[in-house]
This record gives sequence, C-alpha cells and structure tokens, in this order.
Amino acid sequence: MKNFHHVDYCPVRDILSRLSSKWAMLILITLNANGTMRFNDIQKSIGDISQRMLAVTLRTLEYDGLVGRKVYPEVPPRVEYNLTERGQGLIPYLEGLIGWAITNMPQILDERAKKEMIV
Amino acid sequence: MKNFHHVDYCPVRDILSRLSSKWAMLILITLNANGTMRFNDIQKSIGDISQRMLAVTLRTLEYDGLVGRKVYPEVPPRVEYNLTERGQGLIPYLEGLIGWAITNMPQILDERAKKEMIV
DNA sequence: AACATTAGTTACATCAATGTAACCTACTAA
DNA sequence: TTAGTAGGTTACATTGATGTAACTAATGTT
Repeated sequence: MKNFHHVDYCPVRDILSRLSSKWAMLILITLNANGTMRFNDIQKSIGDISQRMLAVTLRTLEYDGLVGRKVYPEVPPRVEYNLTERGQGLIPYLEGLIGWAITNMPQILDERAKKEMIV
Repeated sequence: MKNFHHVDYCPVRDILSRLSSKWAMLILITLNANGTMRFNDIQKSIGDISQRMLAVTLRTLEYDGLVGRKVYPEVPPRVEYNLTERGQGLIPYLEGLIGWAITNMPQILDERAKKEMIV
C-alpha cells in the first residue's frame, strides 16, 4: 500500500493548510485578474472580507512569497499588492480547480437538494 | 475592476470549503493511489487521522459524490471506499497543486527559516 | 479645530473544525 | 463467557479560524 506522506512533515499538507484558509485562494485569484491592487481595492473586489482578515491573509501570502507588497511613503498611505512570480506559478492549478468546480457544481447541488428532501 | 464572485453564492467557494478541510484532499489522493480501500486501510495509510475525522470526512466526500461507499453485510463489517468518476476527475487538478507544492516548498521553507532568525 | 483619508492594528467574542475517549453492534473463536 | 473484530457513533473538550468594533498615524482639507 502506497503511502504518500511523512507523518512528520509534508510539504503538500503545509501548502494546503495555507491555501485552504477561507480567503487565500480568493485573494490570489483576484490579484491575478486585476494585476497590481491597493488594499482597499482588494477589499472592495472581494466584497465581504473584513479588514482584519484581508490584512492577516495578505501577510501569510507575502510571508511565503506568493504576493509582493510595496509601500509608498505618502499620506494617506498607499500600499500596492501584486502576485509574485511564484504566486503566478500557482494560478494555473488554482484555475484548474476552479474550472472543475464550475463544471461540476450544478450537478452536485442538484444531488444535494434531492438528499435534503429526504432528510 | 473585475469581480469573480457573487457574494451570495459561489460554486468555487463552496467546493473549496469542502476540499480545504484538513483531510479531504489527503483522502482523495490516498484513494486514487490505492484504488478501492477499506476504512481501516485508509486510516492506516494516512497514519494520523482519527477514526472520527475519517468517518466525518468520508461522509462529506460521499455526499458530494466524490467517493463511493459499498457495504458488505458481513460480520465483522466490511466497507469499501473508492473514488467515483467525479472524484477521479478532480485528481489531476489536485496533483497539479501537489506538484507545485513539492517543487516550491524547499525554497519557501528556506525563506521562512531566514525570516524566523530575524524574529 | 474638526474631519476625511488609507492601511492597517488591537482586544475581544464567537463559531467552526478537529481531537479524545468511551461506547456500540453482531457475530466468531477460544 | 469472555475477548476480538471492523466500522463506525456519541458526548465532550480543545484548538484554530474568523468576525466585530474601536483605535491609530500623519497629513491635507474645510
């Protein structure tokens, strides 16, 4: 029986735990779609993310080098975010997942609805 | 500014919220690697998943038609799990993500380590 | 002097996900 | 009759993720 992980440390689990936060993928996709964006732009684009969670999530993405952050020393402050090369490299795989979701969700929802009726 | 989601309902968020549980992708990958497996096989293969979380996660995967469940009316019970066609369709995209993780994690870890030193 | 601006931070509350341990069934073997 | 088996479930505790609201800095505008 093949076993695809070390219980100790697994890079896949590691990266998935980052991406699987509620907002991470959404932010990456948004930045990819729009290019460079300011903090408030991202927040408006996503619509229902709190200031706090946007800040928190951007920090972890920046920490892992997926997102770049550029501060302009102005008042009021201006901060621009963009995908790094590494972040861009991740996009095709996220889009693969998204494409699959869009293709398959209608039927999944359909089936879910039928199951709810029984319950 | 492009906006890729409805705040109300978004199939991508929906499916991601399922996949981004701690164990879901791992179970899918494990089933893909091994074919049909029994409950205890999956648990042993993953190694550190609790009985409860394996049961819970398998239920949601089954609910969305990604995993099939076949019960043999024997004692002690025998239950076999396998990927459905839909589940198999998801695998290439998961593997894309995994491949990216394996490729990129070494450098990410390297950078993290350097940042820790400063903190 | 008071107000608006942008990009946050902080303390705190709450909700969701996960973990632990005990229990269950129905049958077989010792 | 007691123990073992496979595949769970249940109640409960704990951890982790997310949300809310108030606050901040430094400057320009009214």
